Amino acid sequence: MPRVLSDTDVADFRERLCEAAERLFAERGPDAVTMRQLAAELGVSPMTPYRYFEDKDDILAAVRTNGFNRFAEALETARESAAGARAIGTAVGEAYITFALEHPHSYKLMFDFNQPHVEQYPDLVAAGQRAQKTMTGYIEDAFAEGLMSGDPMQIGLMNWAAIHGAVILELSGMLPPGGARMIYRGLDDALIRGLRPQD
Amino acid sequence: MPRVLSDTDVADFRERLCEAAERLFAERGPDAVTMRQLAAELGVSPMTPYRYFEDKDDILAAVRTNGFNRFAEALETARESAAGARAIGTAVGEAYITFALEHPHSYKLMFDFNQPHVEQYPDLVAAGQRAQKTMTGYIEDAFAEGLMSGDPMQIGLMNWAAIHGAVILELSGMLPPGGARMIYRGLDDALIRGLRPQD
DNA sequence: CTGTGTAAATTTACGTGGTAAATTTATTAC
DNA sequence: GTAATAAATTTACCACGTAAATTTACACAG
Repeated sequence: MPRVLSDTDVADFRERLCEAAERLFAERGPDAVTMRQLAAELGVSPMTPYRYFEDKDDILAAVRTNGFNRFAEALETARESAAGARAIGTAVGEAYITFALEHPHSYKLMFDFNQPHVEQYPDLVAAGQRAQKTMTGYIEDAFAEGLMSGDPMQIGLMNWAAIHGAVILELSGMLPPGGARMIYRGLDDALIRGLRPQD
Repeated sequence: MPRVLSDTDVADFRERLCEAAERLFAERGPDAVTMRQLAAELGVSPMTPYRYFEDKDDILAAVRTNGFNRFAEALETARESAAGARAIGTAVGEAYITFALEHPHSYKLMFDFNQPHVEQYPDLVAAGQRAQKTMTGYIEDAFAEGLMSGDPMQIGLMNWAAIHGAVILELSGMLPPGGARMIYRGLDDALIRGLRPQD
């Protein structure tokens, strides 16, 4: 009987390969990274990764999944670190932009809307939904405190659109460095004012 | 002495190839389109396009440049068709969303922030700046009428980020059809209120 | 300890894509 | 008509993703 890979063996290899892929994808973009390079990075032969991943797309999906999960963690941490709807809103927004600008490559990969057949990677979909839920969920706190009026879902999406739009403008080079944060702060202020109940 | 291609010959070929590329890119995404297919589409041999374009990236850059220019034209037309800052704002915003939803593939290509080495295509950069200028310029009209207070440039970018974010939410399938327009109208209303001078 | 079966890993091989280099075609000035 | 030469085509090469064939090395039986 031959040696059989334990679950942790598999998990270890997958993790090491994801780390390498993340680094190389960030340096050169996913298309410019070859399976042969990835294998060489781990000191194995070119076909070995195929024991652990379906194909290259599967590796990309795993990297994006990790990105979404780390992103969601950063947002959740920010949300827990603050008290009061307004402070939470600020903290989450700042954490969002910080993550996006500190990990631009991950962020770009995660939100690359040209990535095809996302739906066939359930883990990726789940991680994306986790991030989305964290992003919109805290808005409900603001309603609980009577800070805003309207449809919470719609306002959550408005807020999300505003942050994402600001970040993407910066990442596609249409804003000076740091511009996204400035733009978002302006949007946030104006929205808070514009959405006050009494108007 | 041999036949020499006139400027219009070259321009014609480039234009026909861009048309084909745009169509095929939209159908299958740029990575899935090969140089050989593009050449076949024009009825020429695989290497002929290389007389007219540097390489495949150059073709993609040309397609994106065309997209930005048509986009800018659509916005400029909308701007000219309306009178009064508020009406212009509405017209441009609606035209923006209409363009993005009617040409989702162009829009995705144009704003695909994973596209590398943009800076080495001056025409592409110029077309992007033209779109940006149109997008932010009309905000100045609103200031001229005393509709808003603050930094026009910043507010123009805020508005752009809001529209872009809403569009992208819809294009990545996170909104029902028509959702972008709804989200943007909500954002626009709230911003107009939140940015009123007297506050 | 040794032989054996088998999962894992490697090596080999194939089809496709971008594009460089070599070759052919076609046009025009003489 | 013929020579010169830009344009177009053909041929060829290398890199890539990955399928298939082959080799390796470990767990167990005896």
